[in-house]
Amino acid sequence: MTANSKLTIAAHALAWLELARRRGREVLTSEEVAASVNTNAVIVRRSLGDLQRAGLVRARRGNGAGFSLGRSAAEISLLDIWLAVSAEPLLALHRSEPNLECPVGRGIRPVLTDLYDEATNAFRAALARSTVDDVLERILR
Amino acid sequence: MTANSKLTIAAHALAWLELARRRGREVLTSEEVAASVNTNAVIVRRSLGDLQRAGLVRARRGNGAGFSLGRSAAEISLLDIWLAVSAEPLLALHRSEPNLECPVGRGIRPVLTDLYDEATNAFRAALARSTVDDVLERILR
DNA sequence: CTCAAAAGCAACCGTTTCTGTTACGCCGGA
DNA sequence: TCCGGCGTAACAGAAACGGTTGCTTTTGAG
Repeated sequence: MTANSKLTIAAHALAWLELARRRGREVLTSEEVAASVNTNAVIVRRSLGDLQRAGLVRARRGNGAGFSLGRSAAEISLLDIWLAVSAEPLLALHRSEPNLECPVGRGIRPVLTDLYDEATNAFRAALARSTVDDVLERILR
Repeated sequence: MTANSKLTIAAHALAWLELARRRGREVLTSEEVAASVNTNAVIVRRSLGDLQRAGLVRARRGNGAGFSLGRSAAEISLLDIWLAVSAEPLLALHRSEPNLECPVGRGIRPVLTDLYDEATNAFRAALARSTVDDVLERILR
């Protein structure tokens, strides 16, 4: 599996937006964000586009355009970001249906679905405990 | 990210091995396991090969060979399986180093590493709560 | 009204990972 | 010695991701 750095890119962008805001720059362009993350501006626009659809950032177009936070950095958790940028489940069931003539093949899927949900919920709960504000505070400390 | 079904395949194989054992068949070939999982025997051998390296199953070669559980099904947790088949981290940092001239770029990596570790540990702890025996019991109930 | 800056978006590419498949070497009990 | 079955290499197809280019759309500024 290709490990997923989408959360990293998005969290970095939001932390940078918040730091810029504290310094009096309410809006940053995708180029400016990309310079900090060290990636392409299109990658940033794609990522922030996901966040915009979730209401976490605002995008202004036209001349003098750019991105700004959609709500307070203390009200954006890592879980919010994760849900906005990564719809993929952490664990997948069988790619092709198991053999239904075998008791295990017949009954395993709902069981694993339940257990995978529990693990995923634990993962999400941990992400929900930190916000963009927390991340930035730990960076600056 | 391509969702990972390795845990599913391995857990299915182990549950099937345990059910067969209860029915008096201590050893199953990769073909027999593959028939239940509905995949190729090589996939099963690769998966059970990982589990063997972790001590979760035993593989016998030669005539009349096959796989059997390495220890009691109640002593094999989903976490054990996960660790054996999937060394990949759930979340990755930046692919290329962020801009170190930016305060965020300079400080974000250890912060995210910590937070990702917490989320991953929560995920693992949830997987540790269920065993192959639990899975099989829930299937048969 | 025009211009230009910047987001939005589509089409690629290269890389990686996963599943699947074939083929073959090697082991070991009968 | 035979031969069933594991171990493993090689390869193919699909999917996802990061990256890149180029074009369209929006919109404030002059």
